[in-house]
Amino acid sequence: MVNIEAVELDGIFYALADPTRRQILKMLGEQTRSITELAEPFRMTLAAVSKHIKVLERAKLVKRTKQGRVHQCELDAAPLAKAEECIRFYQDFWNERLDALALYLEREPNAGKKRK
Amino acid sequence: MVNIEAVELDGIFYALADPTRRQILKMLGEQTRSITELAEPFRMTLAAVSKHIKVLERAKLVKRTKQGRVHQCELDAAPLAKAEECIRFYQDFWNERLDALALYLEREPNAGKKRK
DNA sequence: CTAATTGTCAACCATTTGGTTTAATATGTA
DNA sequence: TACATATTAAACCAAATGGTTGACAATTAG
Repeated sequence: MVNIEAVELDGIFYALADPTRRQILKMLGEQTRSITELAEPFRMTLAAVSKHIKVLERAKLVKRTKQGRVHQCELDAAPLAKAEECIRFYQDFWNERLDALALYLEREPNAGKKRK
Repeated sequence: MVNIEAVELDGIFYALADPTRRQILKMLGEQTRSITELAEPFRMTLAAVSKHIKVLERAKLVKRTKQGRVHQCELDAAPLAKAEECIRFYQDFWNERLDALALYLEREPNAGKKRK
């Protein structure tokens, strides 16, 4: 029994865990670009960038459309909503715990102090 | 010239890209737990879970305090703010682009149609 | 003191990753 | 046709990843 949602998150977070891929996303935020254009700022081969883009495609963060021999890449930020939701989940739980702790300390003024 | 901020993001997203580690974070959202307690739900050795926890510590998402022989782990969701901010960045740019496109299509009603 | 418990460490292993190089495919241009 | 351009594919490589096992250290319990 594998969690589909989880597998998606794996791919999205994995895609985001690399600075090259994050920069590619940034570039695509401005405008659609070809593979060669995307590769231009990096000190690595086109083939390497091509692989990075495939990772982003697997995570569904990038959509590709072929126009003749050039592949135009487009950002699709929609899947990021899942990642954000996931992160929020941890933050929310964490904040609740902190609130509960603060309340506890307020009611038991000596709770945090060391015993003699 | 390495970007410090970027290195942090690498670690955070990398930590989040594994379902075991995400589940550990979830467990720690509820309450502080020991390594053994954290390992209990998983079908892997304690040593493996121990490694996962170290990854979370490197990303500063988990803080450890030793009480006798048991290591209590605590969630620190604060660094997640950076990850969220990063994600929001892509989303914002993306939304702007979509808005611009919508505006363009509104002004040029024939823009999207094929030429004869 | 002797067990048992909690956890890490080091060595090992198969697989994946991020990169390279070289060749191949597909499309456009002279 | 021949050549250049845009991109992928395949083979390869070193390093990192996710897991195991067995030995070790530290703490607690009997």
